[in-house]
Amino acid sequence: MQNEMVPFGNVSVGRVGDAIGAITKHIRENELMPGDRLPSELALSKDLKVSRTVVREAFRSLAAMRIIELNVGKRATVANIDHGAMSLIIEHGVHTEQINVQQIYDVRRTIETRIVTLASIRRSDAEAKRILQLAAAMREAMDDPNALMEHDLAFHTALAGASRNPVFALIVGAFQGITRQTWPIGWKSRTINEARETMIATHGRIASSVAAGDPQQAVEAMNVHFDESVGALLKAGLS
Amino acid sequence: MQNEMVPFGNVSVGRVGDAIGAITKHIRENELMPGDRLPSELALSKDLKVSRTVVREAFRSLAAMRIIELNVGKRATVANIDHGAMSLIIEHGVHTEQINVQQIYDVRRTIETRIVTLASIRRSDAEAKRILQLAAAMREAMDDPNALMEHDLAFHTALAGASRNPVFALIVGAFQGITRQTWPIGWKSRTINEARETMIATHGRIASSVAAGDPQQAVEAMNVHFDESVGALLKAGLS
DNA sequence: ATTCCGAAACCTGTCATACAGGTTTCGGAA
DNA sequence: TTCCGAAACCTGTATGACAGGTTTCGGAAT
Repeated sequence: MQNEMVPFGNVSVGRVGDAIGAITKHIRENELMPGDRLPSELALSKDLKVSRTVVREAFRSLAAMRIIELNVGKRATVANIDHGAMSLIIEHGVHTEQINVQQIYDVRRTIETRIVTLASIRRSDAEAKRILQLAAAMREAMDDPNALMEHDLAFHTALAGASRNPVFALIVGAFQGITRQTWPIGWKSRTINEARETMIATHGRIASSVAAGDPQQAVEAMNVHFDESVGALLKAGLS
Repeated sequence: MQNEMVPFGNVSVGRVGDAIGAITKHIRENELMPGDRLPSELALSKDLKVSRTVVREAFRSLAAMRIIELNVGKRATVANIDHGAMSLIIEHGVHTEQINVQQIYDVRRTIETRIVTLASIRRSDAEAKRILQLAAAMREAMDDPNALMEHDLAFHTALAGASRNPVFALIVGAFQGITRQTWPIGWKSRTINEARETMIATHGRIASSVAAGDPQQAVEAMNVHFDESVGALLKAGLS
């Protein structure tokens, strides 16, 4: 008694899976772009010859992956790509011990060193300005861990954006959820003030390197950042 | 009239979003692991004081992200992490022109050069054997593009597995869906037989480098591989 | 002819109920 | 103690209903 290999995983068995496929196909064949409206639930249920229940569950599935967007009263629309679902997937992996935090940091290091290389070359002046501002904002928020964390996240998001590759931005975003849960651990483990100062300074160095258009220095600073971060988490006993 | 910022995106507004949150919370607070069973729809609908409809739509959302698994007649269970949802998200991004194929190749190159470095160091003998076998299978399938493609995908999956970091494997898997759609384009653009031969040979070099435990050579071969692949796609006019 | 407005038509979110299968449980028979 | 079958439980799908929110469209006012 073995599982069949089917598209959409188990989701595909049954009418809901078929409906998901049909809706996806509809989007592609009509080349719908983000913002474009999908047929109503009733129309689809007639087309596919299934109940509105089935169409709704298919819509929910697609909405969970942020492939479409649901709005009460309005028609469903094609959605902009978004890291929300991926963030939840990663969090689930960590909470169920299928992924550990160190592994995430290794991936982040890999991705983000490439990001700063690209950002150093491609960043617009406005992006450089924003990155520098966020680094400065981190220093100013040294006494407010929550605000500091948000600036930190925004900093890495801004770098990813400056890489001009939405896939990098997507992946960085995917780690935001779990980072929000582990960041305070790393911060608390930096008991002496010097370690905290160093962390802020490293972000400053990354920012100025990117702003200066110096990829090598940016990569080096990013590596220092990750060495510090992983060290801080290890010190806190996070496997 | 601006959108509120809420967890789960638009999904969160309304009872279904609340239910998703409650179920997720239930999984975490009870430290449920993959395979563990969740409460029945009826039980949850009573707990949360919502209709079974709402619970079902919440279940579907979580199942779409492969956080849980649905089985007819059986209770829903906590799922193993899986790239299926991420694959669909990426495909959606490409089809809606929010991501282009070159951007994906840049990310893949970044990830996979790190993967071969790790794989060269960490691969077990069994993994090395399988990687070599897949490279050999590619050569044998030179006249059957479909089989060749599947061996190619399996090859990269095997490398990712040998990195011993499930997050790398997850990301590589996330690109499989779209790769299946673009791979034939690259293959067809390799019009002269020499280009095809070269591609196979490069995979062989990657495999033997990893098997030999030579990270530098593996990285170099992987870079050659991506240079070739991107070149082939550009030649085919893929932006 | 154009603009504006409100009612009608349409749509989504949620609930209740029903029923066809598939699965688990549990007590009694062997 | 083991095994089996019926009962209890569960999920998948369909139907009907109704409370709001949204879009459409025709007529009134300009």
